[in-house]
Amino acid sequence: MISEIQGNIYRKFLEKFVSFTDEEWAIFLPVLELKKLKKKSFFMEAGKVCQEVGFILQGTVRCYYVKDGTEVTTYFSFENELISSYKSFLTETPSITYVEAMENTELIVFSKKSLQLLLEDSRIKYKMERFGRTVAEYYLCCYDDRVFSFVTQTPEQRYLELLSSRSDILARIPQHYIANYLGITPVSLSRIRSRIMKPHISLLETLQSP
Amino acid sequence: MISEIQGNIYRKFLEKFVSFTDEEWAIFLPVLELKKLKKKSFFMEAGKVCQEVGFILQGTVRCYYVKDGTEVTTYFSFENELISSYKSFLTETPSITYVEAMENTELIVFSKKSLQLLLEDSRIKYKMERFGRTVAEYYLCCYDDRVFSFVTQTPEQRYLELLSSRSDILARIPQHYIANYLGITPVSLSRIRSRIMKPHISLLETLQSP
DNA sequence: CGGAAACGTTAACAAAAGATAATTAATCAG
DNA sequence: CTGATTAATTATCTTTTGTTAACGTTTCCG
Repeated sequence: MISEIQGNIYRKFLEKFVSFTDEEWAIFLPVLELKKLKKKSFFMEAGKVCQEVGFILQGTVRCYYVKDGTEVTTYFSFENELISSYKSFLTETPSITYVEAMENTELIVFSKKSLQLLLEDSRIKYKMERFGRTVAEYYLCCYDDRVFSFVTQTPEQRYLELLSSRSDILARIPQHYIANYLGITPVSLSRIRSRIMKPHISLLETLQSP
Repeated sequence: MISEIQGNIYRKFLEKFVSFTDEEWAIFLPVLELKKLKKKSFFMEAGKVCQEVGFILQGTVRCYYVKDGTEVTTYFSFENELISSYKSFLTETPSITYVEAMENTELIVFSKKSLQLLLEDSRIKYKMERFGRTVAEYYLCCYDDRVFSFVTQTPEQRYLELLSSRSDILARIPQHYIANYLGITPVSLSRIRSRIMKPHISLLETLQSP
């Protein structure tokens, strides 16, 4: 059960994708649940089939994959963003990624079961299809950008672009996770950063030299 | 106007995503058009807004981006696959990629305008939403895999995986396009290939040596 | 508060990738 | 068929990245 305030935040967010009428919202709202995750607890674990899509009211979440015993972070999400192990959720196959709260996190979740019920509820099925379509299209475009950056840019260029487009991410996320996200090692990202800084320092030195 | 045979091929393909009733198909079919592309001609050019989604009846198509005057291939598609500049099509923004026929290609196209009309046609709108949703979900999963491979694998591992999962691609596509697709240079791919081959050769040498 | 763990930086070396160019192989068009 | 493009390989050199390890810093937790 979620509060009216929480529901309204979610409803406003969903406007980006689809508008629910009051009647539709009255059907949709009751299937939503509030979920609280303590820092470092899981929204989703590898090997399980993801049954939910979450909407982050508060907190930060990261997706990662365990490769040879070490974690490789693939994504992060913040307040007012959806989170899921999409492929697992959509295809009902075991997830290969973990989804973990990086801080105490509050989510509105809506389950696969609820989605399936609503997709068969004649009062709202059309709107749910549209909802699913627009959300999937949105994430498709996000993925498209990301693939494009891997194919056409160097790690340094990807970092600079992240720096200019999502400095909020850089500010809140440990650097070694960023490195994973960019497809490089933490050591390499550290070098990229010092490479980028160098020109500024030498400029300062020039100004200071006699 | 497309033939019944062509329409049935498309209809069967679309079953992967959604089943049309005969009545629905009777509405859908007339909006489809046949398009023939000569080798090296464009399905889509950078700078334009993509107005169509194509289904390849015959031929091969590649997506590429022009960076500093050179082409960088990002994707290819074959018979029985959909093709579009998805982000441009979905967001109605200018495409940054070209989509070009690699051989003489025959497509069934369906236009944004037709889609919009059918999305407002009460007889079929529900099915069209579902169609859009399932197609977007499908491609979302494809992109998810591709991003995952960039984050967690080396170029060599990506090549080996492509080799085992899509050898049809490797057989039909010039190698320097494959290199682009993997996010590396053609020279680098050539080295990866020789690296992979080496062990076999030295095995042969071992067998031949006295 | 203090020890342990986690982070970011730096260094040293090995491995791989990019850039360029030369050579060979394959393909295409006349 | 053949000359001309285009593609793929190989070589050389430079740059970047990966790997491992050391070091100082910060953060966390008992």
